[in-house]
Amino acid sequence: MVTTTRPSNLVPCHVQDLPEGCRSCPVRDLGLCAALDDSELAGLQRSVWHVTFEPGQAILTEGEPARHIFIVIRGAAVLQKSMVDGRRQITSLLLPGDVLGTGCDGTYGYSAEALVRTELCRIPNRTLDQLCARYPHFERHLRETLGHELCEAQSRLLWLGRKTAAERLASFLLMLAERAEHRGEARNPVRLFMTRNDIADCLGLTEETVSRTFTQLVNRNLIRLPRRGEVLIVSEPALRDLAEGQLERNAGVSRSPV
Amino acid sequence: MVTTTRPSNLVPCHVQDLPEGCRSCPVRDLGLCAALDDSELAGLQRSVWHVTFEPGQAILTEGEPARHIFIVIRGAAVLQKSMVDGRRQITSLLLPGDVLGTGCDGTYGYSAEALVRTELCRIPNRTLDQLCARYPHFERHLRETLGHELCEAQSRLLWLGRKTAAERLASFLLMLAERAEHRGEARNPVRLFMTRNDIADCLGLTEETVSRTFTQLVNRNLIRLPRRGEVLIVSEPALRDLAEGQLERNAGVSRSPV
DNA sequence: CGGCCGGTTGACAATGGTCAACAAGCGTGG
DNA sequence: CCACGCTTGTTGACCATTGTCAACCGGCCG
Repeated sequence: MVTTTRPSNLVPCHVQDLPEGCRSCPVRDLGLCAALDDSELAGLQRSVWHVTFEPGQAILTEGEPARHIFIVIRGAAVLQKSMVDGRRQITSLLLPGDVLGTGCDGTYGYSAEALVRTELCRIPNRTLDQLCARYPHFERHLRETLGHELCEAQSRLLWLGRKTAAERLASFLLMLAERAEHRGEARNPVRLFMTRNDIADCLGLTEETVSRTFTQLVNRNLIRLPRRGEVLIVSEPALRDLAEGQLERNAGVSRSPV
Repeated sequence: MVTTTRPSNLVPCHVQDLPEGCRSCPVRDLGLCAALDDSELAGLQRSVWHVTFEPGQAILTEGEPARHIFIVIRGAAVLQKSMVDGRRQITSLLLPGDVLGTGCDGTYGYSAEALVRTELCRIPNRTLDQLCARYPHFERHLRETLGHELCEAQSRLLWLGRKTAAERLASFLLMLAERAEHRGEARNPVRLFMTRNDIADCLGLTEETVSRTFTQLVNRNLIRLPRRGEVLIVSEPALRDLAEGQLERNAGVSRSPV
């Protein structure tokens, strides 16, 4: 059950001023900032920085004082909780447009780590408070975002508490497909962003079980694995049936029922 | 794995006007309302109702349009997600002062059910928005509450994804103790509020495993079960060690190590 | 070419699930 | 007051899913 933690990449994070205004930001219309118009964003620009993290680097650490929130601009990261003996649970996958850093009693309630080279927008909490006070629609949007995350976390509690390995993996793949579409990307060949080990830590399994379950889904002709880090969904309805527990548990390779 | 759902109690919910002002409310200083002073509360009073639910009754249902948020005043309730085949995961235990009903895209993202006779304060979302717009400190408090819940949900993801049955139960009991203290009640004889079946649906186990794990903790002299629905923690540090995975897994009844 | 990393597969073990019997409270009704 | 039945909780025997340990494969990079 103990999982080896990726060796922390020691490249220092690269901080740079915004090259152009927020208007040209790749996630301008995706996450929180979609709630603000260009003139409202203009004020934000002054107090915001872009930061870049290399794969494996910690973006923030559980227990640290929470001074900023971050918005993912490019790349991919995870939120995670760990135990002293190294057991790890990934609680969330962060992709462009997603927010992290919402605290808990003044400190971060989880750690965050970059999966690939990741660029984020760093917003001081003070600025966030000002935005909320000044623009009620922004505050509502933020509140809805938090509500959405809470709801997602609860779905994942159902995955971990009540679903089988195959159901969890199916749910995971469908989530990736839906999120890709939401970001305006192709829905079907799903990019994984993670190693088998990371997926295991996300689904509460071991990498061996994840690997076996992948081949099981391939044998049941629900998915294909065209290249490393990519999954082709053969039948999304069937995969959804599996994810929701509608398929008999032990349905192996399709076989004529004699 | 299928768990029988409690038969829905059909007693209609009882709606009544607030007998006295919010000032005499039992959770006046506990949850969200602690962020408002008496004069600010005065405006709230007009649009707020108290509602009571009987054990087993649904307070709100996943997918319903989200029109109100609720604050628990008396009693106990749970948030839960379910699958079509009846598998159920309790995602949160709600006690006096706790908030429920924070939506997700305009609908509730989970169901909520009363465990015992439960009285709640029902606040229309419109009123909530007005409060947030008018009182930035209230809005911040709400945001912190949501952040706290998110953080709690993530801890529970770690429970379900990476902890053994005994570690989960220990974590659960410690959470109950801490929350009792936070509400100003006795920390140690912990009240469970739930049946074994509910605890199982909370911890991603079966009621048999919960029962066995209880007796295992009793045999290891970590807890005692003085009466139904109550747990006496014998050694909180030892229980915490167990919860965090610091105790060797198979430590049975204490035995001199020869 | 060789080593390393990520992934796959096999054999076996163990944690927790399933099914079943039974015990202990508790409220109801004779 | 006791008997009965219902619900909740406990325990046992057995089983299945998943974890553990180990070997091995293939691609990539130095």
